[in-house]
This record gives sequence, structure tokens and C-alpha cells, in this order.
Amino acid sequence: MKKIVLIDGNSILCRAYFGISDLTTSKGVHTNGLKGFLSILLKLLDEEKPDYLAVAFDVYEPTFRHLKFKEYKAQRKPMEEALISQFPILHDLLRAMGIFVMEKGGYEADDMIGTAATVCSGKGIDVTVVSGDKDLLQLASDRIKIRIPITTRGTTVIKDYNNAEFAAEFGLEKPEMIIDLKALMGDSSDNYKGVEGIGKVGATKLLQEFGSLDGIYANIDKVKGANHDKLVKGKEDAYFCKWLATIKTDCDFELDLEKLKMKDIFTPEAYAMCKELEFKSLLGKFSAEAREEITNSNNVEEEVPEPDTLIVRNASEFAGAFKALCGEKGEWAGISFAACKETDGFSQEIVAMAVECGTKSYCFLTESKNEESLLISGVEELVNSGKRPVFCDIKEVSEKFSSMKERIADLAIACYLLYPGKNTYTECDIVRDITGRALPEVKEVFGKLSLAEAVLDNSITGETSQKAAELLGHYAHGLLCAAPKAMVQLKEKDMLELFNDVEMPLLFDLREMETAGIAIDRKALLDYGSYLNREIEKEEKKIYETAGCEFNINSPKQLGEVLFEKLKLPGGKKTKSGYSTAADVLEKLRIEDPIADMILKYRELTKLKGTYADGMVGYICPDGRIHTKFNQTVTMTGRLSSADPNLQNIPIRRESGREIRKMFVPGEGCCFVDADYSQIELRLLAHMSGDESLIEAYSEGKDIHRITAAKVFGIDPAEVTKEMRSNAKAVNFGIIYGMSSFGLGQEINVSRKEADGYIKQYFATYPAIKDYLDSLVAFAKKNGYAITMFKRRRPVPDLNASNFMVRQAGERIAMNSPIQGTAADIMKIALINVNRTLKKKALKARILLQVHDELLLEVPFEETEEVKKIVAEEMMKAADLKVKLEVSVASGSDWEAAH
DNA sequence: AAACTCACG
DNA sequence: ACGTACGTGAGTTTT
Repeated sequence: MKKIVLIDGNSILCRAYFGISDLTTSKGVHTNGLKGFLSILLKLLDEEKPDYLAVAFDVYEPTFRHLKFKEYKAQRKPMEEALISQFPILHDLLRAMGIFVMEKGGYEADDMIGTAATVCSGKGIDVTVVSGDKDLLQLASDRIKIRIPITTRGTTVIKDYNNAEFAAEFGLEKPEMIIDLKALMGDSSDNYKGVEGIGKVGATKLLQEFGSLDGIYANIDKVKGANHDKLVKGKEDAYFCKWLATIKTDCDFELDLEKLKMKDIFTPEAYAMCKELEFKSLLGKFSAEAREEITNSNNVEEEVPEPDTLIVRNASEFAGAFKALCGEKGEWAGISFAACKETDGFSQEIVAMAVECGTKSYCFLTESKNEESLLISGVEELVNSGKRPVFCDIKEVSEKFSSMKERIADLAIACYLLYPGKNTYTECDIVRDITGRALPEVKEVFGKLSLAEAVLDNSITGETSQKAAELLGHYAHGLLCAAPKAMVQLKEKDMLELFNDVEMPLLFDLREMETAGIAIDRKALLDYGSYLNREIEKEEKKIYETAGCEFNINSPKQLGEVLFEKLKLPGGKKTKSGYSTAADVLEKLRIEDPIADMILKYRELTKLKGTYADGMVGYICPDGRIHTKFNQTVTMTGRLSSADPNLQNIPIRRESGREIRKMFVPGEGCCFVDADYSQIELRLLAHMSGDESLIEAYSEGKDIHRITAAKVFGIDPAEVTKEMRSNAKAVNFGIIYGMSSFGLGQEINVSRKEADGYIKQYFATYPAIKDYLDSLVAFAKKNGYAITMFKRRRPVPDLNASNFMVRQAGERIAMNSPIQGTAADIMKIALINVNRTLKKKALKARILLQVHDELLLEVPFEETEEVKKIVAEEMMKAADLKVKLEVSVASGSDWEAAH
């Protein structure tokens, strides 16, 4: 049996466009709709594996049904430019993929699909029609399946309809009855009203009784009550809408199935377009041949001619090469390198390094540790001759270059400041974003091999390492070209200080923290792990008994079935693939069934064991310490992130979890000093909004949540109850998050309306805050980005989006980012200054961790008091605000005790 | 690879 | 009628 897929191009592109938040290439081409379209297309092809494929588009002509309806044109909003611009690109992309595009002047996509579907099903071909429009459902039959993708939260689920499924959803017998349904109820998205006063429910009832529109009017006397008059009055509209909604199945065009035959869509042309559109995740799907053809035909114009990279394998020639580089003109030395992991688990060894200055380019390949140090001193020489080395992502080897840290620029970080929110900051990304030049990714050239592995490849021909050296040369060249441009862009955006005085120095401090690592009590961890194991087994047994069956509690799918089907507990669908079993749902089920508590307990225990007890053990290095990575180019707001393992989410809120925290311990002869900002974000809100009453509350050292509660509830601070205070606290948090009444209500378990009252009261109490938050949204709307006190920017998408949800999300981002981001800036400054002071005073204390508003240090006992003072002071004076930045400092013999 | 859940600020 | 707090990373299951 042959199979054909017919796609309604207009409708799917529009759906994708409105379903996915704005996305542009580095050149500003909008691609969100295209991306969504492609992901739907690929998913479909994967599922359907059709023999034939066509995508239909409208070609607008005045003969179109909907245009004949006068109001259509008048009331329908014009399509946005960002959407319109994606149509021609989609056409090109489909052609590049060898996919047949169906379009013919005077025909709507609907009608061509209707016709093609009818013709094909007549020929005994299975038909799948894909559209975002439910009108198409009228075509459904046993041989014609309609699939409607629904994009929510950036992801797409495809809903299928054949005869039976249609009946189940609409309560109507035959799919073609949707025409009459629409005739009666109208279609708001296409802006026609049908019979006034009759909606979905009424229309369905009428059709169930009379079978069709004709049936209703033939028996109009049998219709009683208000509906009778409505129907009589709206008869003309109804038949007009019926005509509008009816899809033609007899268009006059030839369907040449030969042209619709599926071929390989991953062509070289498609590869070129995907690359241009920066659909990186897609590139991997193309074969090597498809990629090859295009890289060869890819000749970009060069501003600076790229010198050939000379490969230097002989250590005795290293010095001469560096000397030659020193003699070149220009401020910058572009440097790319390949490094491989050492056995200690956190160091790296540089095995190859390409350096380009002016017109000379060398790639040094090392054979021993000794040669690595020759490279470092070579770079030092370059710096001494006045050059500034420019790297991409130097942090993990930065300690090797610490003698010249003031001169180094890391373009990965520059690029992060200029374009935060990108997934990666590889040489290729940076060079493309800053200079527009395309370079191949390591992955594209070497596949699974890392760059260092390619360098070290010792096959007889040496071809692989040769290739790696050349690639490094290209990267060094790209960095050299990009460096001055990046600096200009930073200057234009007033971020040079942030770059030079905060982010660049910080990188070296972060590396010191990573290198220091933190000691953990391995035995205690293992003991706790086995204790947890016993508890988990107990809880597991109880759950199986209560449920009356054994199942995988970790599987939300199975758990959902047990809770909501077997045990019939109340709770509807919440996620797209079934029931939600998240903590807040289970929380509400506690009164219904004790199993909810058991599952919560089980989750708590397994989380502790899996992620923390067992999880941490796997990260302990030979030195007995855990060396996390502090990522500096990940978050949208300017915060750091921690990974491998994440030490910024070690439990603290619950007693059982605090046990884990107790196992983080100081090294020999040391204690921990822990310092954290108290309510830094709220204090920043007070400062940045300039709200007098909030500033005053802080300067008088008052309990801010209590004060807020008193003001919001209009009572004396002394009368504030525990519950009122905790609700006010939630309001204060909500403000920082750009709160909605729904979200607040959810959080503190009151109705949306009640929450709305709190918010109104809050803003009445602190009017300057309302004005300030509005001004943040206005700023972002005007400029397209949010900004922190220290000039860090974050693009804010979609403040003009037509989709209400998307727009609201944008507003929350506009309000939250300056606050969260400024707090992050201040902590970074504090961290740098603390470390600087420790070194100046030749103290042995070391910073180990940063947890957003907290610093954890390992301090020799004798330094404790001095370090406590230094940390508190440096943190407090990291920024000069209208309110004092309060810092609480403590010391202790484990992390829990010190906090 | 994506979805879900949950740990932290 | 929609379906919601801001910012992360990791482990498990499902596709």
C-alpha cells in the first residue's frame, strides 16, 4: 500500500510561527516558523515514511472564498512582517530539499489538498493530510487521516483524526458534518460568525438531532425556543458560511505523482540553507557527501588574507616561530588550542596551539609536557612584545596563562556579553556572529573525535593531525579577525568595563575555585546512601501494598495510571502526554489517599540517593575533592551556573537533605566561612526603583516581609500573623519574578482574585515600584533588551508578540532580568574583590563555591576572624546603593554549620 | 532527544 | 479561551 502526505504549508508555517517564540539568525533573519515547520516535517516523515509528499500553499487571488467575505479583509489583522518574510524562505528550502510545492494561481491550499486527497484515495493510496486548521477535518475518512499538530510551550504534539476519532471528539457522526457545524457556529479565527447566538454546544445538539444544515431548515418548525428565531434570522449567514467552510475536492489540475515521489531531503542545497539559517542541530542529519560539496563551493570573501598555517612539530623550532610572530604588526595574537584531560580529573594539557599574528600563522604540535611550557613562554614573549592574546574559552587552562591575565581577551565571554542566550560559544559561533564568516565545527570535520584526539591521532599518514592543525589555524585566524570587531561592539554597547573589569578577571578566579575543589566525607556519603536505600525499599513496599500492584514508581506514566485510573483519585490531565504527578498535584491528593504522602517520601529519598549521595561519590577526584565547573557563558541573566556536578543546588530546605550538606567539609587545619547577601534582590528593587518607603524600611533594619504584610493588610506590624507574613513574603518574591495574579495565587493557595487584590494593594503601598517595573517593560519594548546596573544586556523577545502568553512572558523577563542580573553583577564584583584582597594580604584562605548570593571559603583556623571581616566588607561594598547591602557571615566545620 | 520531576538561589 | 511566576542542572523514563 502506497502512502502520501499532504501538508498545508500556510497553516503549518503560521502555527509554528505563533507557537514558537521569536528566533533570528545572527543576521536578523526570522526563523522561528521555519524551525517549527521543519521539526514537524521531520517528525512526520519519520512516523509516516510516505512514498509521496507535497506541500500546498495559497497563492492569493481575489477569487478566494474568504476574501469575498467583506469583513474578512477589514477585520483580520495584517500578517506580521516577521511571518511574511518566512514564506519565500520556506519555498526555497522545500525546493532545496526536493519536495514538491503545490501552488496554483486561484486555488487555496485547502482546495488543492482536498482534491489531491480525493484523487489519491480513489487510486487506493493512503492519505495523510497535515494542517493546523480543523476545517480540513471534513476530508477525513477511513483512507484519509487528518493530523493536526498543536504546538504548546515550544513543543509539538500531533493529534490524529480519522472517522472514529472525529466522532469521539465532536460527537458528530461523519467528519463532513464539520462543515455544517462551522456554518452554524462560525469560526473566530477566520472571522466569520455563522448564526449569531449559536455556539459549539448548540450547533452540535442541532446537528445531532437533524443530521445536517439542510435537515435543520427542512424541519425548522420543530426547533423550539430562542434557537428557532436565531436560525431563521441567520439562515443566509449560515449558508454563506457553509460555502466558506466547504473545501473543494474537484479542482482542475493535473496531479503528477512522479513529481511527488519522496527522495532524500538531506541534499547539499538543503545543507547550505540550513547552515545559512543556523539550524545547527539539523546539520548533523546530513551525510558527509552532502556537507562536502558545499564546504568546497563555499568561498567567502576575505578581509584579511588568511596566511597558510605552518605546522611546527619540532620543539627546537618553537622559539624561532614565536620570534617571527612577535615581529608582526597588529595588536592581537589569535590563539586556538586543543587540550586533553589529565588523570587528576580537572587539569588539562595543551597538545596543540595555533597562533596567528599579522601575516604569519603557526600551529605548534607538542610531544611532551616540557613542550607545553615552551608554548606558554612563547605566548608570554608575544605579550612582552606588546601583543594581546585572544582566545576562545580559555578558563580550563587559564592557570597556565595567569602571568599575563590582564592582557588576555576571551572572545567566548565577549560573545556571551554581546549575544547572551546562545547554546554554545565555539570558535565557529563567535567568528560567524562577529565577522559573518563561516568555519566548520570540530564535529563536522572529525565526527566523534575531539580536537585533541584528532591532534594526537598517530596513524602512519598523519593526515588527521595535519587536518586538526589546519583547523586550529583557521580558528586562530578567525579569532584574530573577530577580536577588534568584538571590542568595538562591546564599546558601542558600553560593556567594555563589564568585560575588562568583571568578566575577564572573574574567569581566572573561577578557575582557582574549580581547581581548589571542595572536600567531601566519602564514607559518610556512602553510609547515608545505604541508609537511604533501606528507607526506599520500605517506602516502595508500602506503596505497592497500598496500590495493590507493583509498578515503576519512577515512571510518571505508570504512576499516573495507578493513581488516576486504578485508584481513581481526582486530578485531570496536566501534561501533554498524560497525567501530571508533580509534587503540587500529589500535595493536593494527601487528603484523598495516604499513598500520596508515600510517593512524596519515596521521591524525596530517591532524589537524595540518586542525585546527591550516589551522584556526588562519582565526582570525587583522586585528591578526595569535588571539582565542579563554574560556567560563565550559560545564563541569560548574568548569573554563573555550576555543573559536573552542580554544587549550586545542594539540598538545604529539608532536614533529610541537610545531611548531605553536612558532608561537605573543610580541608585539614581549616574551617568554612560562609557569607551570604540578605535579600539582595529586594534591596536592589528598593534602590533601583527609588521607592522611599521600601528604602526607609531597609535603612531602619526592619523585617521587610512583616512591614509589607502590615501595609498590604492595613494593620499594625505587631498584629501581623505568621500566615500574613508568609503571604507577604510570597508577594515580595512575586514582584521580583514579574508576578501574575495566577502565579501568586497558585503559590500561596488563594484564589486568583484574592491574589490580584494583594498585588493591587502592594502597588498602592509602593507606587514607585509599580512605576519602576512599568518603566522596565517600556525600556525593553523600546530597545529590545533589558539592562542591569552594570550595563549587562539581555535580549527580551516578543514584547510585541501577538500571542498573549508569549508577550506576558516577555514582560516578566523584562522585569526580572535587571534585578536578577544586577545581583549577579554585584556578586561577581564581590568575588573578584574578595579574592584580590585575600591575595594582597597573602592569606591562605580560598574561595571554593559561589551559590548566587553566597560565597563559601576554606580558611585556615588562624585566619578565620580576619577572613570573615574581609569577606563581609568586600561583599558589602561591591556596590554603593541607597540601601545597605547586608551580609551574614558565619564559620563552621561543615557547610551546613557554616551557613 | 525530549519530557518529567525536583534540587537550589 | 488560552495557561502562567524568574534563573539554573541532573537523573530517570519514554520516544
